[in-house]
Amino acid sequence: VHDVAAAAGISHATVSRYLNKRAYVSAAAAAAIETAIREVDYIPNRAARSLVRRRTHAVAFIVRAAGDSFFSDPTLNAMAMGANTVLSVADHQMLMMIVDSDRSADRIIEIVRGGTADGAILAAMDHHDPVAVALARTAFPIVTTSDPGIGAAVPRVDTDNVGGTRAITELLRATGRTRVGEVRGPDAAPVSGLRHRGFKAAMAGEYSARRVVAAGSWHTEDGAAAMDELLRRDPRIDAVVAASDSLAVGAMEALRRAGRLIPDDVAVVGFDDAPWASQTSPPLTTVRQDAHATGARSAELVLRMAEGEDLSGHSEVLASRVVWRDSAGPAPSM
Amino acid sequence: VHDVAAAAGISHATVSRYLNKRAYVSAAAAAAIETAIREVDYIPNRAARSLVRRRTHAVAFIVRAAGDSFFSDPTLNAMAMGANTVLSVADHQMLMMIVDSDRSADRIIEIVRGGTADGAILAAMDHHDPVAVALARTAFPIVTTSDPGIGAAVPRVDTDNVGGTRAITELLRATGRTRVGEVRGPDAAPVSGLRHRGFKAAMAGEYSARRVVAAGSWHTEDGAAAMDELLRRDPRIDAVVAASDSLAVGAMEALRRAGRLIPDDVAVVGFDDAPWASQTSPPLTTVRQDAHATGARSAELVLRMAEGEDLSGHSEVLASRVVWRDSAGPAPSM
DNA sequence: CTGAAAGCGCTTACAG
DNA sequence: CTGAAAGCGCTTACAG
Repeated sequence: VHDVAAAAGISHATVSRYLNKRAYVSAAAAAAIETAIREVDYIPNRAARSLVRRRTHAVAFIVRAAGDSFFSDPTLNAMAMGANTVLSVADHQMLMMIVDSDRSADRIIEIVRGGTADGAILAAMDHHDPVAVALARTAFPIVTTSDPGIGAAVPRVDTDNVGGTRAITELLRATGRTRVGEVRGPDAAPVSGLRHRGFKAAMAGEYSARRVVAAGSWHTEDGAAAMDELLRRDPRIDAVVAASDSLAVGAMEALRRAGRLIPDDVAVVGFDDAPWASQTSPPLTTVRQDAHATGARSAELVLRMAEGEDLSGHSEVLASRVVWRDSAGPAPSM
Repeated sequence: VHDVAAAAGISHATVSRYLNKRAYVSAAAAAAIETAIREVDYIPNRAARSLVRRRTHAVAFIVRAAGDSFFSDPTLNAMAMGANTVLSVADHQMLMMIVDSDRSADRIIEIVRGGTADGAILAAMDHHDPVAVALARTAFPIVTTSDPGIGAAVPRVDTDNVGGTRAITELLRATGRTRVGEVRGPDAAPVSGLRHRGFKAAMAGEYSARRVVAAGSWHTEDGAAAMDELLRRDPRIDAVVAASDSLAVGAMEALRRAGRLIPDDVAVVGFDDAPWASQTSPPLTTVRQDAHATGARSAELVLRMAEGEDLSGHSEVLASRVVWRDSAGPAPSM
């Protein structure tokens, strides 16, 4: 295509120079080039350009899709938007890729490492996710959200999962609840472990592994199933900390079916502060995290790494805060 | 990097041949190459490859994000998953890109046309969306969902927006409702026009423009505002056809605030059959569309176009069907 | 300010 | 079966 632009009179080197630095090109040449470009409807070939420049101005946003729960996750949604905004302003294109199988995992690793993007944000990875592991082994710029357990060197940014769960659990205990259970998140999700750690820390000496049941997935039904099991193990349970709002809703359903009143008999709290969390009945007490900021911050970091900065070992945690609503009864006096 | 692989003893041409056709390479050479690849942790450069091959094995999935309502749209969600699955099986990588500004629109057009992908699926475009217009002007393989009004030549696949709305409106009339209003979708969305057309057809001689109000967006609040206006224009309205489930929920809220009983005083129906549509109170009567199939089918078509097939003018409509629930009162006898 | 030339990392006929 | 060579479409020192 360049030949054609050159058909406007000048050598293609000059055209290229015009397209890039815009310096050292005479006004006459510039004008001729502009007309020619319009005429030919010229679009530079990115493959050729990035082949020599070693820069694509794109960054991958990689998501592991557990079934089709992908978009329905408001946290992921906000993260993606946050990252996209930062990248867009920096004139980089965010390329979202969904890994939904081993095959797609291999493909994505190859694509990303093969120079399709200058860096990658790994969102919603499993614990020890193959994609994360493969990318972490190389010098390719990546930043993860949460902690997929692929070594401390990989830069990460996350909301305060441990602190948030710890805070909400402590508040729950401060309202006088004594038999507090946990509907833990699915094992594959890194945040499950982090939130559990917060729960355990808050329970301190009162912690009992018997009152902890992991859900099979983030789906409501699995939250209900976990709650059923919790009730079986301890019918006198008086509070439950769920690892997500969706799980909390499931727990509420199970409790209602079992004839328990919320919050009178059992207090329920979640995590995420999903858009609909204030609409459940009763409205859900939960932990609000700023996922948009997590995404934005991740983007800033990859961009810096793509610029050559060494961020290995970098880790930052964004504050989260408890939002108290009726599902946990009256707020404790603080 | 190729030099290094060649450092395994053979010319890089042979290595390339091994990597591709895998034919005409002696067993000895193959073995040596394999070890070398592992040793060097070789990943072929995609830019270089696609530069000569003119094929990227990637297809773009372009979405216009209205604010951050992006992921929350279950239809879009399902479409993306449907497309991703088909592409993944065909060993193509889906690259999702969000257009959130004029600047990003220009960037995406350039990226896509610049050979980053072999084709593009345009989902959730505005009417006359600049991205759609720019891409339609060229020979670049694209397929749109719904009808962004960029000419009949662009292949499109869609669920039956017209027929679905027409059917649900006719059923509503069959239950005896006579003063039927419409909460139309936002003007920018192509589906708004299509669904309106279905509504109008079903109303036939009874159609009254007075009983049609367009919502400012797909958000619940705008559905409520439109319903308020509808009530102002005709307090005796006895049914309302909303262009989406989210709008229908807003309408229900407005009606409740106005002291109307649903469905006794006013019947409400939506469109989409969102996952939560059966959970509203009363459960929502709506139109179910197979967005997953729409996405899958779109993917099949771009793939064929990328293969060289000419699909201009191609258009297909996937069936949608009415799901009757309590928000519209007892089902009509058919 | 502007050409000619080399090179980015690959693939692919073309001879051997 | 395998090398040498040309070329994909661009950018970038290097001379003029």
